[in-house]
Amino acid sequence: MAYWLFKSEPDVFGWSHQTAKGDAGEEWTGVRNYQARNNMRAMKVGDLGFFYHSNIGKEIVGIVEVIRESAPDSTTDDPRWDCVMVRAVKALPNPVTLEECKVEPGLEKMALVNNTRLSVQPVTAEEWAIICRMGGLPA
DNA sequence: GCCAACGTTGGC
DNA sequence: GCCAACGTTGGC
Repeated sequence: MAYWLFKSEPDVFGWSHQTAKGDAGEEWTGVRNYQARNNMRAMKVGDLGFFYHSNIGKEIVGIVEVIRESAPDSTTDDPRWDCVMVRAVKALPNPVTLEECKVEPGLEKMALVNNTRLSVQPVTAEEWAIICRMGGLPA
């Protein structure tokens, strides 16, 4: 099982939108970047991901679960792009900010910190554990 | 609102 | 296949 991180602008589609979809989940549409798409194609049902708010908040606010593997993105006719479906699992009791990630030992290699433009990115098990702890979730 | 970083496009 | 121009993302 793998770990990921999804970025979204909260005023377009934020954590509250995701939780409103409940267990039915929602397609993670709109990715138009090969690296991000390739990451989605590597996802399996049951993989977990962090939900990050870019621009506003700049913090990891919750955890989502992949509930459908990559399939064509219904928001475009361009066959190059597809997307997974995710559902909200739980919110972080204490959202973890970008600022905290930047200074936390063990997180300096995260794409979140040094490749700010990648909107869907892999997270290592070590990074996952560190952020869960910072976010107030039991390990 | 600005700008740096980066990805993509298209001319050659 | 190279590279300049352009567009977009996202932190500040």
